[in-house]
Amino acid sequence: MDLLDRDGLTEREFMERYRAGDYERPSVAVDMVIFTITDAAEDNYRKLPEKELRVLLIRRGGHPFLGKWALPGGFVRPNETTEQAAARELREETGVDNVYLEQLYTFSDIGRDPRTWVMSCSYMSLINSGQVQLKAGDDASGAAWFKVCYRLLRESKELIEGGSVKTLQYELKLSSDHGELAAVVERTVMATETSTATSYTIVSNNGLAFDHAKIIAYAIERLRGKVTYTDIALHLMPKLFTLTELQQVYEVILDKELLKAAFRRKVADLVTETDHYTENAGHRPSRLYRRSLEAFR
Amino acid sequence: MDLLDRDGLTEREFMERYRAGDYERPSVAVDMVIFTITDAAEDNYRKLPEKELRVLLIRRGGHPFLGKWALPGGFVRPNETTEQAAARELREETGVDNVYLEQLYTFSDIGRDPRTWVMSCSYMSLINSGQVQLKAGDDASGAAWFKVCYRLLRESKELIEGGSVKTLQYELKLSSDHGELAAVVERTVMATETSTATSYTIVSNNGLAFDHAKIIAYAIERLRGKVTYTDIALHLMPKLFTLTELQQVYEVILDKELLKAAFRRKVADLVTETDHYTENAGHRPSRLYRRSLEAFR
DNA sequence: AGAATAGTGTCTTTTAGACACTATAGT
DNA sequence: ACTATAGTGTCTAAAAGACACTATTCT
Repeated sequence: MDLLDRDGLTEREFMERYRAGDYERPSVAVDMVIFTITDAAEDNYRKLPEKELRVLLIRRGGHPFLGKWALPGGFVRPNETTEQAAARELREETGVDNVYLEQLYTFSDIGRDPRTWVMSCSYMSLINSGQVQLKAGDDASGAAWFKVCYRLLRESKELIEGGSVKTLQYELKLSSDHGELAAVVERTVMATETSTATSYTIVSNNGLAFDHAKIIAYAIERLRGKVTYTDIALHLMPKLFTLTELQQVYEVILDKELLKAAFRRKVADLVTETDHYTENAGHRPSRLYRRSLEAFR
Repeated sequence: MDLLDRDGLTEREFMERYRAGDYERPSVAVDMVIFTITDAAEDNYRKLPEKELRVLLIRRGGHPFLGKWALPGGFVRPNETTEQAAARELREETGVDNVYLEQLYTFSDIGRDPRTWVMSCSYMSLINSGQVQLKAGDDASGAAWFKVCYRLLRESKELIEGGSVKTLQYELKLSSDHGELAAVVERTVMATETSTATSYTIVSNNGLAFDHAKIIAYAIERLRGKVTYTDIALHLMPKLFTLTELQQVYEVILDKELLKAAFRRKVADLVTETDHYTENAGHRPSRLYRRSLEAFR
């Protein structure tokens, strides 16, 4: 039984006559916040190297933002979902496949791309440094892994008529062999009787293209938020790792020291012990673990 | 100092010559999952009415999905952000403004709209039933508030080579004077050595348009997730409410009974007591509270 | 009086935080 | 022997869960 619309058309007839409206459409890009963990250089053979959280950036070779650093990404193509576009960009940029990938947020501020109307559907990906051949110094492609520091700069709260405004300013510092980039991103939470609205603004920006400081800040906050109640951090680890290494990764993400005993209790369900141990460290060997596939959440 | 690109152009020159490529672009729509709370009918004058979680749906008056129920929404217009489009749709649909609004997820499956390439940037909005004149029976506009039931149907876990697959099937039941809609939505979590990927599929669908069953399911899960660690539920409450009412709202969202004493300890920081009390109930009066603007988290 | 809800006290269990102690390969 | 990390035991503090008891208004 075919339903007829107000013009007396069946669905098939309607579809045959349908012409996509010629109103303006936005371009939709995916922008990828790709995180990995690297070891800092360590001279003392006994000491463990510190872990660093790094994000992949690409130096822009053309206008706009020529010479600035941008997140890898590209336009979503017809007959492709945003997830597929994200996976494709990831493969093109880093050669990796089958890794952790999560949609973050769709940014659509007017003028965020000076060329034309572009929305950015952003994704976060977590890869372990063993998977990708670190093309850190790969100057040809203009890609580099930047060390991430993200820290609260200023916090303030103001009571306005009928509500309150909380302002949090975070400093984002990104550093690599190619120099240092810095930005200040502000998160504003406005609460009134009936609503609560959170918005992000870029207060200052030195070296990052587009609104990518905002996207990176958003990704770090998502990562920090999820680290404590999911096994998300385990996607940053190689196949085998020690609990101390895992703890270091939690600490560098959260920018906070954790207590060993409590940490081990907490991650016990997320990992599976193996019979392998580290060797040739200047101290007692450490048992190696792998990510548990049984338990997650 | 003007940087020159590989064609020797300054940024200004580049922009003047820039022509938006004529590759195909998607339409971007916002779809709104608007929740509110209503009271069920109660005959016993002493008993408190049960709370119900409701979502606003619109009956489609044209193809495709003629006669099916869809989320309110519309296309994002040029010179408008998705947030602004969401707020505009909300105002047009319900007349309310300045309410809780949160971006959920951008759905981009191929063929999700049979007409043309349309991505849906979905938003969740929470309004208290006092704010909007419940147009429940408003047949002219074809809008109705559907009572929401969302319940785990089946859970299974399978070990595959190199990983595991967890499948969760949820039943979504929506009911109103206009009848009952039902869908089964499946959440699949596939975990391998290096990745974890979550995907949603509509297993069966009776009465809902497009992929809106998936969007509603996603919204309910977001709401359930946030209810326990934020003050999000308070946006569903009127200005003044009792703690029992608030507990009922938590319970209907979580589909789970809570213990009174523990609940009151937990929400203590989220509410501020007033000097008002309920009157003319068939039992002891209850103190009225309002949402605290000081504390949120 | 009795029904139904309001509100609080307290005991138990679980979880998180703090810290100290023992263990061990490698130079 | 000594260094730096590995790994565990245990005490304390805080949070969550469980349940019982008293309080109060309206019909």
